[in-house]
Amino acid sequence: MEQSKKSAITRQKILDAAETEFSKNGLAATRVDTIASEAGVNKQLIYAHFQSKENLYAIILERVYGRLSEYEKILSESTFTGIETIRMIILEYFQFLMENPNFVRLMLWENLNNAAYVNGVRTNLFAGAEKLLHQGVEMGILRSDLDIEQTAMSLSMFCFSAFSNIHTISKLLGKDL
Amino acid sequence: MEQSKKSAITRQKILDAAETEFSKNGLAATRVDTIASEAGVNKQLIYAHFQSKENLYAIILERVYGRLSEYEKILSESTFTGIETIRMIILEYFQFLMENPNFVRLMLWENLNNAAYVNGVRTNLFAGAEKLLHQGVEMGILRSDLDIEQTAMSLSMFCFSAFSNIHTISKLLGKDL
DNA sequence: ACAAAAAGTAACCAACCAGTTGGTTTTAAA
DNA sequence: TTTAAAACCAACTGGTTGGTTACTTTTTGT
Repeated sequence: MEQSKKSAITRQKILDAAETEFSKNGLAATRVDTIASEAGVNKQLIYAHFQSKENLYAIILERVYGRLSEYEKILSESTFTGIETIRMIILEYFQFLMENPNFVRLMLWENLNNAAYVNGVRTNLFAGAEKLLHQGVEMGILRSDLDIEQTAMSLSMFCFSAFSNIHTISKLLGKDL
Repeated sequence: MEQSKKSAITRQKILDAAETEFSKNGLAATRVDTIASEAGVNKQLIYAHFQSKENLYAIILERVYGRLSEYEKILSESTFTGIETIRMIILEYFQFLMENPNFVRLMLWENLNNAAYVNGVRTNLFAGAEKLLHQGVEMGILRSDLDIEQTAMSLSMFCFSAFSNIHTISKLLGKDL
């Protein structure tokens, strides 16, 4: 195999292993040696490709947050046609969160670290949701005194929270969710 | 001052510093030396009093989770008198979470660590909420087909989520919440 | 006053870990 | 086939960290 292709594969293996490890343990508790051995790659290659652990972490964050863009596209391309539109965007968001557990965990880690590395990552997630709600109000289907920003945030928080605290809640309840 | 009292004060200083540090950084990233210097106490005293970092962490968890008991008491001593009862228990829970940021953060850390140390900590938080919802249904004020367990969980999750992801959400929105 | 016990401390240790070094092997072009 | 560049690797380094040890000081019962 040619070098550049091999190198790209190595890079990919490192990224995959790093995503798993950072999601599992967070930045502080993740070991570079573990990423290396999980990726089946020498540790030095991690530094050759990504300079530092923190830089690798930042790249992983961008990569995982970037997966939102597909969902954002759905939002921005939708038009409000009735209450079923709200149901649809919630369902889509639920599905996104279910299919991307690493996104949920990395967001939680980031939150506990005061979102230190989220800088630079931007989304038009809320913009899309707010646009749809706006249309709903103008069509007279949603209440005119609706606080759109509040509602968009509540919706997103509610979906997210369904995935974010399953462990503690299930332990506290003594039930398996 | 007598020994036992001095010792008790030292113990307290360690516990206070440990709670701050563990809430701030989680178990893995918290340094025993930092706890010691924050408490103004020699590191060895931490080991004399608490044997190990992990044991100290478990004790802090119990201590902080234990603060829920006052809120649980409010729930268990309440009787459903109408929709304002629901409003009251939500308000009380909000207030509890607002006054106990360490509780929120420790719960989040625990969740990300698969709630490894919550074992043994039990609450009758949900039992209390479910009791009240039950009364509401029997009084005919709440819908009879209400899924009580679901509702109790949704309520608690919603309150909790308002406090749990402020950092990431505010960064993603570009707004200060 | 005095001995035993408990409180407190500084210096140390072994394990760990992010990052480096100095080198060998593989690839691609001339 | 030679050569330069890139891929790859084992071993090391320097700083950190959880935990220990050997010692001094303070308190308490007699």
